[in-house]
Amino acid sequence: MDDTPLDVLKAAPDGGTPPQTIDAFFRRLGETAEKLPKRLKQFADFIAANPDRVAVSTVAELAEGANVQPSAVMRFCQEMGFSGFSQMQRLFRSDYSQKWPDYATRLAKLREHGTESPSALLAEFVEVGRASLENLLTTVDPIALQQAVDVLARAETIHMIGFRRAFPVTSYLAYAFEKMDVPAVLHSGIANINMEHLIRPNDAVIAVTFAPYTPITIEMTARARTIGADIVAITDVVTSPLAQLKAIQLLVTELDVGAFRALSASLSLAISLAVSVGAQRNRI
Amino acid sequence: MDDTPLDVLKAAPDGGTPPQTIDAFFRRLGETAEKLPKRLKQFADFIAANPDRVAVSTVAELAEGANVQPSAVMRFCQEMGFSGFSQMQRLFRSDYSQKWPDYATRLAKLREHGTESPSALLAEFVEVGRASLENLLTTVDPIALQQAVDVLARAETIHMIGFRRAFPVTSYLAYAFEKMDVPAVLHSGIANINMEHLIRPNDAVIAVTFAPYTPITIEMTARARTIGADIVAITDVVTSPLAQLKAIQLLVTELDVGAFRALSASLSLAISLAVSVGAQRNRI
DNA sequence: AGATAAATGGAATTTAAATTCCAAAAGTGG
DNA sequence: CCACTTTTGGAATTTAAATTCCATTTATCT
Repeated sequence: MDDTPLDVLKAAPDGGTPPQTIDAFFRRLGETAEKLPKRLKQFADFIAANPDRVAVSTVAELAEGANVQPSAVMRFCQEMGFSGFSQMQRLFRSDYSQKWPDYATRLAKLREHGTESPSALLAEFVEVGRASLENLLTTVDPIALQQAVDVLARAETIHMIGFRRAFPVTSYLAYAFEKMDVPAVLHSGIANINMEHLIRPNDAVIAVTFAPYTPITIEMTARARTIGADIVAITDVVTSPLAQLKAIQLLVTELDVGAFRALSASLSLAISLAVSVGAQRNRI
Repeated sequence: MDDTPLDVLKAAPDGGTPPQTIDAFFRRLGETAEKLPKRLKQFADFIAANPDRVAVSTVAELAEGANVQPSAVMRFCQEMGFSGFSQMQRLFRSDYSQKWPDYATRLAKLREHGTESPSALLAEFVEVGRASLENLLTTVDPIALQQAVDVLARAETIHMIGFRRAFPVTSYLAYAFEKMDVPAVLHSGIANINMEHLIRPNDAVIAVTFAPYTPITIEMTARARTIGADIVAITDVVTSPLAQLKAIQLLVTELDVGAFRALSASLSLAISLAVSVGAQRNRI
C-alpha cells in the first residue's frame, strides 16, 4: 500500500476536538470502546468503572490499576482526542469544581457592570442559593447534626446567640421553638441587657456567627461554655473562633453575592435542627 | 545560642504525626489556626473554605487562590504535621471519591437514614428550598419588583413591618439597609411601643406576612397607607389582606415541610430588593 | 507461511511541579 | 532604638510525573 492522500483518514484517529464535558467524554467512550485494541479497551473499561479516580491519580497509578503500561494510558488519551493525559485530567478536575469557583468570576463581573436590573440580581441570589443548599448536604456532618439534636433535646433551656447577619437565623429558631413549646431564650441584646446569667449548666446554647465573626457572640458563647452549658455552633468554617470552644459544629458554606448572602442554607439548617429537636423532645 | 539538646523542642513544630483522616485534619486546623502567623492563617482560612480544591490542585494554584506564596503553602503543610504538600494532598485524594456522587445521589442516601433522622429532615428542607427558589423566579413579577425598588429608593425612610414567621425577613432587611446606610426602621414591636407615628407621607413600608396573616402587620400597614406612605408587600398570594391596600405586591410561594418552611425564597427576594434599593440610592 | 501493519512494553527524555534555601522585611523584647 | 527572632517572598534546586521513542511482539492479509 502506498501513501496516497487517503492516509489522512488514518492520520486523524479522532478529530482533534477533545470532549468538552465529562458527559461528552463518556459518550465518545461508548462509541469508541469496541473498536479499541486489547490494552486500550482494558484501560477504557477501567476508566468506565472508576471515573472518580481520574482527577486524583497519576498516569502510573491508573496504569497499575488497569494493569497496563503508562504508554498505553497515553495512547488511550490521544485516541480520545486529547493531546495527552494532562489535558484529559484537566477536564475531570474542572468538572468537579466547576459548580463552585466559577461563581466567583461571574459575580465579580456582575459587580463591575454595576448593579443590573433587580430581577437579574434576584436571579443571581436564587442561583447562588440553590448552589448553597446543594452544598449544605456535604458540609453538614450527619453525625454532628444528630449529636446536636440530642444535646438540644436534653437541655433544660435552649439559648440562641447570634447578631447582625446571623440574627435572622436565631430569630427564626426562636419562632420555631416557641411554636413547639420548647423552652428557649433569644439573646437579642435589646437595651443592652445582658441575659447571660440565665444560662445554667444544664442548658444548651446555639451560637450562630459567620466571618467576620461578631465578637460579642464569641464572648457570650465562651462564657456559657465556662458555666458548663453545651454549645452547638452554626458557623462557616472550622477555623471559626467557635471551634475553640469544644462546640458541636454544623458548617454552612454560604456563597456571597457582593457583600450579602441569601442565608438560604443557614436557615434551612436551622429549621431542620429546630424541628428535629422539637420532635425528639415530644417523643420522650 | 548553641545547639544543645533543648533544640529538639523547636525541631518538631508539630509532632511528626500527620493527621490520618480529613476529620482529624480539620480538627487540628481548628486548634492550630489561631496560633498561625498571618499568611499561614490566610491560607488556613482558604483551605477551610475550599476543602474540595486540595485534592485536584497544585501548590501554585492553591497559593494563587489564597493570595500567598507557594512557599507559604509548603510551610503550612509542615506546620500541620505533614512532610510536605504531596503528603497532605494524598490524604485529601484518598477521601475524594466519597464526594463524587452527585447531589441527587447524596439526597437519596440521606433520606434512607429513616424519615425520622435529622439529616433526612435536612434533605427535605434542602429539596423544598430549592424548589421554592426555582418557583420564585416565576411568581415575582419583574415589573413589580422594579416598581418596588423605585418606590423604596425614593422614600425618605423605609419602614419594615413583619412579625413571627416574617420577622427573620424584616430583621435581615434591617441589617442590609443599615450596612448600606439606607435610613430604615425595623418595627419590632418591642415593649409594645408603637412606632407608627414615625411613618410619614414620604416614607415607604415593606410589609411582610404570610398566611395565617398576623393581624397587627395588616393593621399597622393599613394605617401607614392612610397616612400616605407607599407600601411594598412581600406575601404569599394575591388574596392576601395586603392586596386591599394598593400595595406593590411581590409574591413568594414557599413550600412547607410539615408546619414549617425554610424561608429561602423569601429571604432571597428580600435581600435582592434591599441590595437593588441600596444601589439605586447611591446612584442618585 | 511469509510479509506487513498494528500494538505493546519498557526505557529515555522532557516538562512541570514540589521542595528547599536564602536574603529581605516585619515583629518583639530588652 | 537596637539586637535578635520570626515571618515572608521569590528564586534555585530537586524530585516526580508526563510524554515520547523505539525495539519487540502480536495480529492480519495474501
